Amino acid sequence: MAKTSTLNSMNTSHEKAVQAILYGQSCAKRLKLQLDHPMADGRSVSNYDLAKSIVHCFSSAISIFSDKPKSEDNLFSDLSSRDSSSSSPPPPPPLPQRSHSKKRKNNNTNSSENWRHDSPDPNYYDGFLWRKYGQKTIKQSKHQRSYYRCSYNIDHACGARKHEQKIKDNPPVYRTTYFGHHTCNINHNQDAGLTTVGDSVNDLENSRMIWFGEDLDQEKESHTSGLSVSVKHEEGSIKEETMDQYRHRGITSHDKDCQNVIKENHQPSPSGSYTPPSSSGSEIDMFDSDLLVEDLDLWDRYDMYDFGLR
DNA sequence: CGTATTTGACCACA
DNA sequence: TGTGGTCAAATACG
Repeated sequence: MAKTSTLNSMNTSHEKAVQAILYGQSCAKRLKLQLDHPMADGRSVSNYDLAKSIVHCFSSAISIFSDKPKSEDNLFSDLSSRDSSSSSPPPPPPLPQRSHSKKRKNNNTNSSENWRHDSPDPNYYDGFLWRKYGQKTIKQSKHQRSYYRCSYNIDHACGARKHEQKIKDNPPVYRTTYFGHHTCNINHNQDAGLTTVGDSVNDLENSRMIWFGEDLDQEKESHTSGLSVSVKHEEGSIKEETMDQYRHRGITSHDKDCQNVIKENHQPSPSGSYTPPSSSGSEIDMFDSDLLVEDLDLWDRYDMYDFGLR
């Protein structure tokens, strides 16, 4: 429906993929330059953000090149209420979980189901700490659904919740559906620079990072059947890698104080100043640094590949 | 021993 | 009335 009209207003998929790759290349070159000259001034973007952007650009390109239209695997199911709406009011805060009764919330309404994320990794780290409060066998699915709420549910009266359910066996795909929003204002992503989904309140920018510039209407047409598992798998491995970095730094997702540790270990910059260990610069070396995009306007130009780095 | 997870029961909604 | 969401006691874990 809106697919064609949206596509008309955008470049073709091929062009978008090319743009993604080119932009990733630019980021890689920029990263190389920054690594070559770590003491140079004028670094508006951290190395890690650059690396993150590179990964997503290529993931985006792969996704575009994949045979299926991008499904909601790494996107949100209810984008219309969130899309580009700095003007639209944030969703109303969820009701406190601790009502006197076991009242069921209206989770089935589109307005309360904020977004979903599919991942091949059941331990997918989205930057927030969650506490499991239930597990249920779902009639429609052979897999059980796990219920989580924000670990700061009590401390900060945070009403964010999520459901996690395995929706596909081979390859495994785990769908996480998020409800409500974080009022705890604790998003480890900001410090970790993780390429994950974020708070539904003030992480609209974060959420953009996995839109990949695809038209959103297209998302609504394709559903769970069209998972770009290969792409997601790559992302999952990357996230695991990122988590390993945390673990190496003595931070685990189960550490309730980890956000404090992170904040202490990192600069307060939202984009994060943490530079991951450069495992190998070999790939970067293939780029010619004289092609490096110095003009930051290009970042704006490729804003659709902005994954929440700014 | 404190905290997180599990699990059966309870409850509301369709 | 069936299903799914939540509670809270029991259990597991570090």
